[in-house]
Amino acid sequence: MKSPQALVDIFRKNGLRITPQRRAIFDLLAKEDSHPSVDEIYQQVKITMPDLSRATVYNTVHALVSLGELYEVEELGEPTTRYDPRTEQHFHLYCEGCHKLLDVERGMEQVSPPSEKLKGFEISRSQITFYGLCPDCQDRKESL
Amino acid sequence: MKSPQALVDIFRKNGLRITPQRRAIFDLLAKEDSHPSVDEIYQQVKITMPDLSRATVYNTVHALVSLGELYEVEELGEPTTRYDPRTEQHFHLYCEGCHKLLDVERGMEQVSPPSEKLKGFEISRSQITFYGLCPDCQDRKESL
DNA sequence: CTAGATGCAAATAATTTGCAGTTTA
DNA sequence: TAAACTGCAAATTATTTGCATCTAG
Repeated sequence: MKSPQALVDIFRKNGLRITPQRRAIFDLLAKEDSHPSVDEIYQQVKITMPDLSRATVYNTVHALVSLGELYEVEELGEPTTRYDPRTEQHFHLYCEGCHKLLDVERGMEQVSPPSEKLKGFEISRSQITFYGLCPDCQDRKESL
Repeated sequence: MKSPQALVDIFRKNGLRITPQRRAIFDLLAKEDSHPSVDEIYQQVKITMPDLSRATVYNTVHALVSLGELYEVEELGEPTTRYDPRTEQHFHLYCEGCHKLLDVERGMEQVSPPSEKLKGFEISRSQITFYGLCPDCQDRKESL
C-alpha cells in the first residue's frame, strides 16, 4: 500500500477530494497487513470518527480499487469481499478451517500461461489462491 | 462433470435422495460448458419443470459442492457466485470488459508453490484466474 | 413408514442508491 | 461557489431459513 500522502496526491490528480474520512481510511490501510472487509475498515475508523458512515467507506474503497491502489479478494466462499492493500505480486493461502488468509511472495515463478493459450486475451493481473488447512486446523481435525 | 447417472450413484451412496428436480439439474450441468449461476440453472430447469423452487437449486448445488463434484468460482467481482462443472485442473481467463469467463487447460505447469513457502499448509485445491480484456473488448476500447 | 426433499414465504445481510445538507478546492 | 462528498435511510439482491407438505427408498 502506498503512503497516505501518495494516495492523497493520486486522488487530487484524479479530481477526487480529500476529506478527513478518506485520510483516516488511508492511514488505516497503510498500517494494515491483513485483508480487511469494508465492515472491518468501518469499525476501525469509526473508533476515532464516530459518525462515519458505511457508505463513505464503500465510496472510498471503490475509488481506491478503480485507481488500482487496492485489490479485491473474493475467492473465499465468504459472503463479504475482502480487500488487499498489497500491490506487489503475491499469492494467497486460505485455510478452509479457520478462514485465515496468508500472503506468500511470488518469486520468479511463471505468472502467466504460455501465450498460445491466451486466446488473444490481454492480461492485466492475476489471482492465485491455494485452499487447504493450516497447521492448527490439521491438528484440530486429527484430535477429533 | 460426471454423467448424470454417476452423480445419481454418488448421491445414493451418500444417503442423499434422487428427485426429478435433481435429475434435471444433473442433466443440465452435464450439458453445460460455461459457468452458470444458481439463477441461470434455475431459469433453465424451470422451463421444463415450472414449479421448481430456487431453494431446491441452492440445495442441490450445495450438495454437489460438498461432494466435490462442482466448484465455486468467485473471484470475478460479481455479486453472484458462478459454478464450474469442470473438475479437471484448469485456470480461468476473465474478461473485465464483457465478463466472459474462459477455461484454459493447465499443462504440467507448476500448480503448487515451493513447499518451503507453504508454512505448513496442506493444500487441497487451487484457483488461478487471469484478468484482462478479450480480443473483442480490446477492439471496442481502441475504437473509442 | 420416515428421513430427506420440496416449494413457499419470510428473514438475513452485503451492497447500492437517493437525497438534503456540508465541505473541499 | 460549484462539484464532490457525507450521513442517513430506504431499496436492492443473493442467499438462507422455517415450516408444512410430500415422496423416495
